[in-house]
Amino acid sequence: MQGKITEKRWDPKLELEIYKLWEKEKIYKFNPRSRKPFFVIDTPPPYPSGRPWHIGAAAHYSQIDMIARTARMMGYEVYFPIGVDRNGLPVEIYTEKVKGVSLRDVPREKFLELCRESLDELESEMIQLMKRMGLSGDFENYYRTDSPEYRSLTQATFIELWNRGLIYSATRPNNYCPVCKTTIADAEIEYEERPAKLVYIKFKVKEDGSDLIIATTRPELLPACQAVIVNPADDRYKHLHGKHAITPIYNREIEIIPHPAAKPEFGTGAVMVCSYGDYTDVLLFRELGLKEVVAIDLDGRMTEAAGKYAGMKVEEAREAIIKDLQDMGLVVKIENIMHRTPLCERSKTPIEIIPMQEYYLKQLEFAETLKKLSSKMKFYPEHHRKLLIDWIESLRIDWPISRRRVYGTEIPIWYCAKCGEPHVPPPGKYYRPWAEKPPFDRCKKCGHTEFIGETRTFDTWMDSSISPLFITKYMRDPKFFKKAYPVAIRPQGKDIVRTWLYYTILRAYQLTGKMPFKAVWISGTGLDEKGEKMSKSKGNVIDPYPIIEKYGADRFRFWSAQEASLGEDFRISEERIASAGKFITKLMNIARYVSAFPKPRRASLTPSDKWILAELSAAVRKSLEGYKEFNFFVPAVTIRNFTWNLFADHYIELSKQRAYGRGFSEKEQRAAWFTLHEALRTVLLLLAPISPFITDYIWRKLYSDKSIHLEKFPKPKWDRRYTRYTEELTQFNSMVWKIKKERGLSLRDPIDVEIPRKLKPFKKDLVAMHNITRQ
RNA sequence: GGGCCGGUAGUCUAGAGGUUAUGACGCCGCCCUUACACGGCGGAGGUCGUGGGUUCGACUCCCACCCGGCCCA
Repeated sequence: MQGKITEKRWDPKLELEIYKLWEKEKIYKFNPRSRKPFFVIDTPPPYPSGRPWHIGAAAHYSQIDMIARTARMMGYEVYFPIGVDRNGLPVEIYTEKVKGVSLRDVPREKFLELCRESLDELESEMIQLMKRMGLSGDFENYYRTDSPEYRSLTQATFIELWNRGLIYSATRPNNYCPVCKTTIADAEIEYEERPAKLVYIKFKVKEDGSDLIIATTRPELLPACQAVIVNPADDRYKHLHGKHAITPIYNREIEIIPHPAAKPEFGTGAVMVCSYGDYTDVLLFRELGLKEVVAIDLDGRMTEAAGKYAGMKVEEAREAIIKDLQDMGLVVKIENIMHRTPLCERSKTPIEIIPMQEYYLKQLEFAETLKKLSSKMKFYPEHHRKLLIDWIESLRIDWPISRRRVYGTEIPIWYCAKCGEPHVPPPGKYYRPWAEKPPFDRCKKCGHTEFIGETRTFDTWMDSSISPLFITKYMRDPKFFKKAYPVAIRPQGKDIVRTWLYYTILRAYQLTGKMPFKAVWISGTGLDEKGEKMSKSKGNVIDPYPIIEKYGADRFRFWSAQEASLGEDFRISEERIASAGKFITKLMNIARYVSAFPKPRRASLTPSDKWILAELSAAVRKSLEGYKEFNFFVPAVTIRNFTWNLFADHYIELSKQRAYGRGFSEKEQRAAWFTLHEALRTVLLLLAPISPFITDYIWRKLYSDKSIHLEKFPKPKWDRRYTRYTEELTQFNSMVWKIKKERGLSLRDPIDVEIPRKLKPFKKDLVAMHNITRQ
């Protein structure tokens, strides 16, 4: 422990050795029998979506690790599970691409196996990176959302909700992606401005035979057109209210209805309402009680309802119908416009709204309760609470939970082959109805003995939304569950508030009657240098691996903490990571200097010592305030400012002659030594959650044979009144440096200046520091 | 169209009714002063988005608008 620091730089390779040490010593091991209070982190299980793993995610997980380390240093028994989300569509697409197969051409079992292989490869890269970043999580028992244990819990929770009547099957207009061949939730839709043709079509008014021009981007939906709406205040159409229009080609009679949804300035101000062009159509059909016509099928082709266009793809039908209308002289004009098009988040295909049979989980009736109960959860930062509240308030339909995909948790239902009655098995096992025999002998309704297994899977949020239940061993270990649930904190990005956060509180409430967490921690989004969101399609994704190799996890983590306040978006650029990382070098050299001196147990302090310790205590207090809110920006900036701008620049220089014993008593020298070590020690402890490697390295060299990560946070134990000298002291130093500069003197040269009266207590150090001749 | 966040030096950021607006990167100059040149010291650089208002006083509060981003319809 009388070690000396010899390195001038922090070598990222040291991090590998330190990590091995951590693994060997098992310093982060969770002890379920601990007497300390639990602190359970509902770590987001990342989806292994292929390299490069988003550098923003790397920063995000670094910060989640800081939460775990903060809680440990606050004295909690921290359970920091690591999980991997493996269900869902992306791996199917990835597998089809990488393995060169098509979901529809290989047997389901085979395809699932290929998906599993892909996931295993991607997952191991991701786990490796998480370890490289210094995450102190439980890697020995990491969980997978596609494991039989996890999936059986998803199914068990579904079965419970089913038995309680919270699940229903209904035909509803659904967001449907014809390419992915699945319904998708509102949350999975993204919008993009795309070019579209706005076609002005002549309808006839039945009552007076006049023309009514309607502008639409979806002329192929003419067969499903059930009304025309005009704005009630639009004078052009007031005489048509309640009259009828005749649709071209199909010659159907539909009502002209005044409705505020029609915007007078769009097109001609008269809008056709079809099942279903967009979300407004859905609302209007519901509101006006219109009869739905299914014009598009699940392959994205026109149905029989479209007459001669049946069988055509949507785009073909659109072109064909435009041409026919033109031939009939019914097209007035065509404008090229940009149209905000709803797209499938995965395939970027325009979605269709198609009525389909799906399972729903009731959520609307819980909205008010959820809003109320969520007020009991703490939000870091508080203002992001609004993201959740806004989402809850905007809910309009129940949650469609069935998906026509294969790599997901199977919906555990068998249908009677004769009467179609659905049968749900008892909870507790992992069921695969498409592949397995049902656990029933005969239909409870008609007594038939043959069953057909459900082939669909759940929306993956059905799995992800029970993560806090899974990690606390819900339904599996009641004793542990009681102690661990609700969990202490849910850390996550703000981009998935409306999905992961919302669905989790919904499910947790339905199953346990409680909010699943005491606190929610919401971080901002990592953007590229230009402030744009990173995405693979834009090609602006930065691979974190080479960055971390080059600069080390500690520099990367320190950068991440000091780049932006909690909840704010942050831009990611290598240049800024490099420059922020310089602090790590600075710290190394400060430790190198301080390590040259012995560590006295106690000392009788001089005013200079008392001054820097006062500033140290102020920094401790400020940092702890930040840590209490899990806002690592605060300690990072505070520690940096103290350590570099006060301790190194001013105190070390002020005390240097004394520390070397030149012109000072042994007592004064020892006071300098004591103070140097006290400050360094404290800074290391304060920085440990943010940069865990270098702090542990220096700590073990200088202060202990045990890890710094077994320590608690320091307390602000020094009298803070001496901070009143800071301003004057630093300004005086600056002034002397400036004068010497102006006179072309070296900093060592003697100078004749007067020390301000207020700084008299520091006189001896100041004289030695600046070589001041006036006495 | 709605909501949220932001607009402070070339870039990024802190701050918040009251004298000369914080720090970092970059830039310029001097300095290899035995912890550190991934450093030290000094310096240049700003109509604090625009326009109104409140006030003795606004970068800070209010209103409107503009721009950017994210989310939603």
